[in-house]
Amino acid sequence: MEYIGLIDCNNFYASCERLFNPALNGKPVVVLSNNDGCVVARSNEAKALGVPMGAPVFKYRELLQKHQVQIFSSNYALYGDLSARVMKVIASEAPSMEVYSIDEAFVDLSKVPEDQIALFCDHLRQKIFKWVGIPVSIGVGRTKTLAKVASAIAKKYPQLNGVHFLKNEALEKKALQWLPIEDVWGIGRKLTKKFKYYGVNHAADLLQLSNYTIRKEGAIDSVRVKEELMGNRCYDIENQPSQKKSIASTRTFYKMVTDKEELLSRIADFSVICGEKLRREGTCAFEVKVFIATNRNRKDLPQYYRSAYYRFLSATDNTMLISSTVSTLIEEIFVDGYQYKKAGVIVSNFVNKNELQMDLFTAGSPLDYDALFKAWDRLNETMGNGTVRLGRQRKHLISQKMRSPRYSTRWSELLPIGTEKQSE
DNA sequence: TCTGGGGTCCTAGGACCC
DNA sequence: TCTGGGGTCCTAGGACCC
Repeated sequence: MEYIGLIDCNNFYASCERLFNPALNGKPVVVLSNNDGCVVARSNEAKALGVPMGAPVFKYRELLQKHQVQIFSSNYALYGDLSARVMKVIASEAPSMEVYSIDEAFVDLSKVPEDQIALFCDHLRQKIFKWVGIPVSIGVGRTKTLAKVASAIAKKYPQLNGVHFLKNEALEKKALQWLPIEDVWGIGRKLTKKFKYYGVNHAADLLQLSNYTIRKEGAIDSVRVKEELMGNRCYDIENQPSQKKSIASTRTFYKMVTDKEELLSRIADFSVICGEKLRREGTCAFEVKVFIATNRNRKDLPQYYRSAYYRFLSATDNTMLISSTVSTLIEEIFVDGYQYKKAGVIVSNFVNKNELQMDLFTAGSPLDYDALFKAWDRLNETMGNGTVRLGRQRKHLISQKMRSPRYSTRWSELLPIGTEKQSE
């Protein structure tokens, strides 16, 4: 039998904050989204207080204060760096792996003898904790979906010491009878509702539903989920990262925007970010799309959403071209009088930069700009973001009042240690 | 007053072709 | 005046993930 393991960092962002600030151990910790708008990560203690994932901060302020929950703005420089370290340790033990998200990785365990899998997982878990300091859970099963099930159990029951191995049918069966249908990987809110109508309350119940019924409910993906739960592999480990199909930069604004010029300047930021991401990936885009939207949660205000896109004759990673195209599109879709809350730029339809086809009609090939953007990217990298920027961009304040220091990626923010007293 | 951001895949329906 | 049927491609929107 061949097995797949899922390594999953426990409460990843909260654990990252704790790593550099051990005083937080045992205390409830939450990490907030971009504008400090809602909760995106919670320590076990915070979960126990009943703070849900995605909770809007303003609705939970009282609860957070009452229990002295430690609140942090998100610090992606720190989380990204620690994630890379965790992945490196995993790769050192399990060369055939797939980085699935910032805090999860699948590993191929087909080369590990079955009777040593539990030992292997235990060793890996300890090594990650010792080398990086992040606690993880590991689930093992015959498929990715079963590995996910196992890791949910490993997290739930501390007496398992962070590892659960579905090594026989009896354990699989027990696991599927235990796992609520809404916690199955690939079954979200809408599908849960549909399946519950058929009396499906746990993962095991899904196996009783015919493929015909599942399809009839328009849930072709769930047929695969069911197969995977039965031990039939539908998803393999993807060893190399696949090429991205789209790159986006979108934001919810701290305050609603009514002025077109202000909106244009905000959106210029997004175009610039997309350009930088494209160049980092070594790819060029044929298509750019922009959208603007009002606040959906404000039922009392008039609503508006529109998007527009443009297809280039030849693919590009030129920030200026993307930005001016986007500005033209905004002129088409902007309507005065609405309070805009969210906007974004999305580029797609990529070709590798070294496979670019030149077209005869556009003046200047993308390669003509190479030197300019190399300098642009280098300056921003070494001297700080925004050192080089478009005239249209302004300095925008994003609310991040409670961000911890970037301990591991900025010299100036290193954690001071030592026996001498810090001078003022 | 304050409700994340960045992705993927699937489907229905329109446009278009012969 | 009559006004088919089958196919493909594309896009918007929905559902899901972390």
